[in-house]
Amino acid sequence: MGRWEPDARGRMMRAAIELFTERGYEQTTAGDIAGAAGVTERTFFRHFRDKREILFDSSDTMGRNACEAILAAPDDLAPLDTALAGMVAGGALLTGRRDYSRQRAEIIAANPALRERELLKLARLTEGVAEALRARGVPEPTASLAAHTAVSVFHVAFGRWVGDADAPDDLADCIAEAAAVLRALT
Amino acid sequence: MGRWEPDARGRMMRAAIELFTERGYEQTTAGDIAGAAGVTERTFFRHFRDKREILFDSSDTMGRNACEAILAAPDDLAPLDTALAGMVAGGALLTGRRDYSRQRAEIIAANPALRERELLKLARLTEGVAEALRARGVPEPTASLAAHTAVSVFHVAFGRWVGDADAPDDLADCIAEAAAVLRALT
DNA sequence: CTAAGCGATGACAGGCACTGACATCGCGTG
DNA sequence: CACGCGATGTCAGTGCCTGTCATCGCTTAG
Repeated sequence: MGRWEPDARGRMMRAAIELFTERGYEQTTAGDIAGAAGVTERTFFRHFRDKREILFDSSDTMGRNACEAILAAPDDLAPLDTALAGMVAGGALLTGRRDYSRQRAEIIAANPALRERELLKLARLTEGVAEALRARGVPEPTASLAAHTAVSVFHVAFGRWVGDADAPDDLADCIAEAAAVLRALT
Repeated sequence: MGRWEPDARGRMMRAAIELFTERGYEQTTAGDIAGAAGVTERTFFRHFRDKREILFDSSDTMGRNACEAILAAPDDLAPLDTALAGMVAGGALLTGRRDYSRQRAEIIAANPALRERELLKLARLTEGVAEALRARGVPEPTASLAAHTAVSVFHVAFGRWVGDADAPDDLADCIAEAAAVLRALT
């Protein structure tokens, strides 16, 4: 746990989850997390723009993965199916981390400021998906509409995956089920 | 502008818009706003939970008005129409304040933290609308779906109202136009 | 083998957002 | 007129976040 050990970022993220679970988000200072990871508070803020951001690293990588998958999808796939495929691809990086996701979701649900940040991340994800669809030639407003819909489906599916013990083990299955419910609405 | 003049809250809100427009949101401290309104920083935080909140007073009252209107709507009105009527009723308190709304929108658009707060307000509005619909007997998931749709329509219409010089002067007309576009999508 | 270069970190100072505790002011009420 | 009550002022303190500069450890050219 020395100062110059590698993976300071990973150590901080793990320490944060642990401390937030133990004493709560507001009762944990950025300095506490840094200390638990063997670095200083200054290093914390070099890796994360703000205290909340340490919980949303996976959101960013998921967004990147989703966009890549959308751009790489077959040309003849319908816009909504493309966007949903992006959600599945983005969700793949959570495979085998259901417990972690549950813990993280519990922390976020308990704090309004964190829910606010989650909304921002979802909005950014939506915008990224819409942009990727447009890059494939999907016109507006279809692109935005499909993006909104796909992200909503992901949101619902993810919520069930972490909160409902009866939900499928595979997040992709949860997404498929939510998408089926959506189509049944039409 | 003495300390014990009435309407300290209103004075602070007006001073905030002015200062934010002049030097920007981040370059204006809560103490600056309070000082311009003739009160102390402590009084600022007694009236507003945090610095951002001073820009979202109208969001809260709009939510209340919208819910009241939804609960008071005729029984035979369809869920989506009811929700949209709520949006029109909520938007009514902005009548004659288009310039103010424009100024406020510009401030929010220039600052990520403020856009984040706006997303939270929209999410809360959506939840409130959904709850009001449920209170009228609209079942899930229709209530949530109609709420999401209506708030999205409002969001788009409001954006046009403040950003597009060609948009109708009456926000209600903007909402009606956006709703028409939505129905054309189906 | 050594020294220079470079990215990551530490150390320190400081500003601003926000809070708790207590004193004070102005106003309505008995 | 005394009293209570709500709004405000005052002060001290914590935590988030940033700028600046020194330092560390690894890499690479010589």
